[in-house]
This record gives sequence, C-alpha cells and structure tokens, in this order.
Amino acid sequence: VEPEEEAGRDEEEDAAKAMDRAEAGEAGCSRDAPVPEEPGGVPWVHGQVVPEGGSSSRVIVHVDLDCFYAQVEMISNPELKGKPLGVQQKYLVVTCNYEARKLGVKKLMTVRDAKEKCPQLVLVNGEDLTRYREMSYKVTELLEEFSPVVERLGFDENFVDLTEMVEKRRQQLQSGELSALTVWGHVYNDQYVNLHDILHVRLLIGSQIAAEMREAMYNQLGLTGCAGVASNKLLAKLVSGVFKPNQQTVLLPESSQVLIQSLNHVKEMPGIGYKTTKRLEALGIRSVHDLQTFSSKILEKELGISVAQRIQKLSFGEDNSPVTPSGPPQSFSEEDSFKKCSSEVEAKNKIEELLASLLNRVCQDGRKPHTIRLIIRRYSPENHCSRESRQCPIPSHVIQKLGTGNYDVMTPMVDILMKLFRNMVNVKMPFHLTLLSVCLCNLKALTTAKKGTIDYYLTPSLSTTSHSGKRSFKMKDTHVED
DNA sequence: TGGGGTTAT
DNA sequence: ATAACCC
Repeated sequence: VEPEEEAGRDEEEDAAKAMDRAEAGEAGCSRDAPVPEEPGGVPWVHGQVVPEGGSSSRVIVHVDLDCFYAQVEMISNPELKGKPLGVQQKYLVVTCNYEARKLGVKKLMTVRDAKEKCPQLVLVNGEDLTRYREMSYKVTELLEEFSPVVERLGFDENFVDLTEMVEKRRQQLQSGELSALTVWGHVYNDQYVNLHDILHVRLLIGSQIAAEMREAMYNQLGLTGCAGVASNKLLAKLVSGVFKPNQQTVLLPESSQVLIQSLNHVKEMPGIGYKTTKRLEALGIRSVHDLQTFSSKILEKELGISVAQRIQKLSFGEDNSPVTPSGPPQSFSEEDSFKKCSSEVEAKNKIEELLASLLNRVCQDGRKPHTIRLIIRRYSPENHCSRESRQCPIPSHVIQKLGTGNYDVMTPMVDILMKLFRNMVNVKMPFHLTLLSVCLCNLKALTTAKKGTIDYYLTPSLSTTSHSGKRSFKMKDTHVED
C-alpha cells in the first residue's frame, strides 16, 4: 500500500480532530459490560442488531475510488498525469483530479467557471461512460475475490461485508500474533486500541483486509482510493472520507458518536436526500442532534413511519441495512441531454443513437431485456429534474433476435420507442424536450427452463399463469400494438 | 447541472 | 409510472 503520508491532505478538513474528545466515551474501554437493550428486547451494539448472545457485530468496509473518471482518463492517456485535469459532460466539469482541485476547481462546476479559476485546466470529454463502467466492474470483481458480498454504489464506491473473513482470520491467529496485531491506516479520532476488546480486534483485521484490497486495486488496476472500516454501512461510508485521497480509516465503536456529530447538517447524512432535507428544515431540524432529539411520533406523522424510523436511526449512527450483493446490473440505459429537441424526426434520430449503443451493451451482457422504457424531460424554466416515462414489454420475437447479429432488431424497437414517444408527447402540438433516455430492463437469463423445475414455474412465459389469461403480474405497461 | 444507477410506493 | 435515494 502506498504510504499514507505521501498522499497529502489537500483541502479536506480534519473535522474529527477538532471534535470534543470527551464525547468519544472511554477510549479502550472493555466491552465485557452487558449490551444495552432496546425497549423491544433486541440488543444493539452501536447500530448493529445482535441476534443472539451479542457475538455478531459486523465488519464492513466502504471502498471509494479517488476522482474515478479522472483516474481512468489518466490511465488511458498518461500524458495527462501531473496536469490539472477535468472531465467534462456538456458544459459541466463533473469531476477533476487533485492537481485541478488544488487550483480551485470543484466537482460540478461549469466549464466557464472552471476555466476562469484555472486557465491551464485540461478538459477531456466524459459523456461516454463505457470505459468508466468497464473499470468500475473490474474493481467490483476484484473486491468480490476477497468476499462475494459486494454492493456497488454508483461507479466508484463499493461496500464489502468482511464479517466472515475477519472471523476466520481471527480464529487462525496464533498466540502471540494477537499482541502483534496493528492497525492499517488511520484510527478515527486517534482512539486507543484495546487488543483485549474483541470488537477492536475484528475491526483491526478489517483494516488489514482493507489495506490488502487497496493494494490489489493499485497493483492490478492502477487505481487509488480510500477505505473506511466500521460496524455498519453508514459508519463505514462516513469514516472512509475522513482522510483523502488514497488513505484509509477505521472507526472503533466508542468514537461513532463523534463521527456522526462531526456532520454539520442532516443533509450530509447518506440516506437523507434533497426532499427529506427540505421537509426536515421545515420542522426546524438542521443538525444531527436536532434529528436525534426530535419527537419520533411527530416525525412519523410528517415523513411516514418508514422514512422517519430509518433516518432517526441513522442520526444515531445506527444502520442495520445489509450489504446486498449487486450482481449484474438490473438495467441498461443511455441518455442524452440537450438545449432543445422540438421535432419528431430529431427525437427519432437521437433515440436511434441511444438504442444502438444499448443493443451493443445488452448483447455483450448475454441476458435479454424483456421491458423497454423511454424517458423524456420537458423544458420548463423552474421545475427542473422532473421526468416522464412510458414502458412496455418487448415482443418475444424481438427478444429472441437480440443475441443474433443477423436480424434487424433496431427497426422494430425504434418503432416501439416512437409509439411510446407519441404516447407521451403530442406531436401535433409544439414541444420542447431537453433530455431523451432509453432504458432496457427486466433482464432475464436465457435459462433453458425445463418443465417441472423451479425455473419453469418462475418464468412467466412458460408457467400456467400466462396461459390462463388471468395473470397475477401487475401489468402497468403501456399497450403498444405491434 | 450529467449520465448514469437502485429501491419503494 | 413516479418519486425518492445514491454516485
């Protein structure tokens, strides 16, 4: 692993060190004390539900690549290394390397602002995500070699549940090796490590595995990134960003309150997005402490019981959501945004482009999409962001032709898409679109479902439910005559 | 704001 | 089909 000190700290504030250490609880305290119980009788250890005996706290790592698109570009073209580099999509610099950040370029800055701040900025176009997507999956696959339970978050982040791997290594430890156990990377809040504390030992082993993961990413793929090790996804994600770039941090349980209190606003809590932040602000909730102490009953009335209970737990650093293996993608989509599209012919041309790329991707994947969707964004001065969509099943004879390069699959699919288009857009009236997107989803493996097998009865096209005419599946798809 | 993704309702 | 969340 690259020396931590080499990376440089840049503009990232070390909020943690500025925090009041007193709130950390007793560093190095023993965990022999009884686990506190919730009213329901379920024991909790810092956000982790413990089924029986209190022996199953998880070890989770969050791996976060440094300025991922810029790294991929610098690997593609090494001459870019050392120069301030921005990745451009339309008129935005969506990400940039650390050279550029030092010169004042920020993520999602407009090209104009970025060039103004940094005239030497080198820009590369990043609208085609192909190489980023490919590298992204290489990272996930590398991590899956350590443990198969890997959850992707975007193209540049992964969670891995290390619990089992850590426990195996811990049991393999010979006497004497335990006392030689050391942490890899930073310990959040400079907390003391207690090797008599089994939770500390597990997390240290987690930090060792995290270091091995980053080492493998660098040696095999040439990529650097950060890692955070903690007892749940929320805390792992928050702690991974404490030392950037190319560094790692482990959070010991006694410092979890310091970590979440280091957030300046509830909007910084992963899981609390734009809308929820606005609704929380309307209730006078701004800080994590505000959310912790707000009436649960009122919060449930305002946000619904599901969101309320989930985010209030998050505010205490509690997150029992599992690391869900992502596996292959659930959908493939391609989109293009533009200033104006106001004719059907124009739309058709753009749709054809999007579809052509998608068919290549879906062909490489091997699975077959059974649903197609068209998404548009209409121009409106204020209300941005809102999109409309129409979807329908892909006719089975089209699906069958998908893998075979022989037949023209474009024509029938473009026909379907244009029907969906006219279903959304009254082409006899003037219109102004700013985005078109095509999505292929409902992917199914081409399993040879044999009669009498589970697959047979789970395959709608084969099982009796589809013959009976009374389908038990919700059919919200737009009907399109073929 | 871009070009993607996911799950819940 | 939309709305929320994530990057």
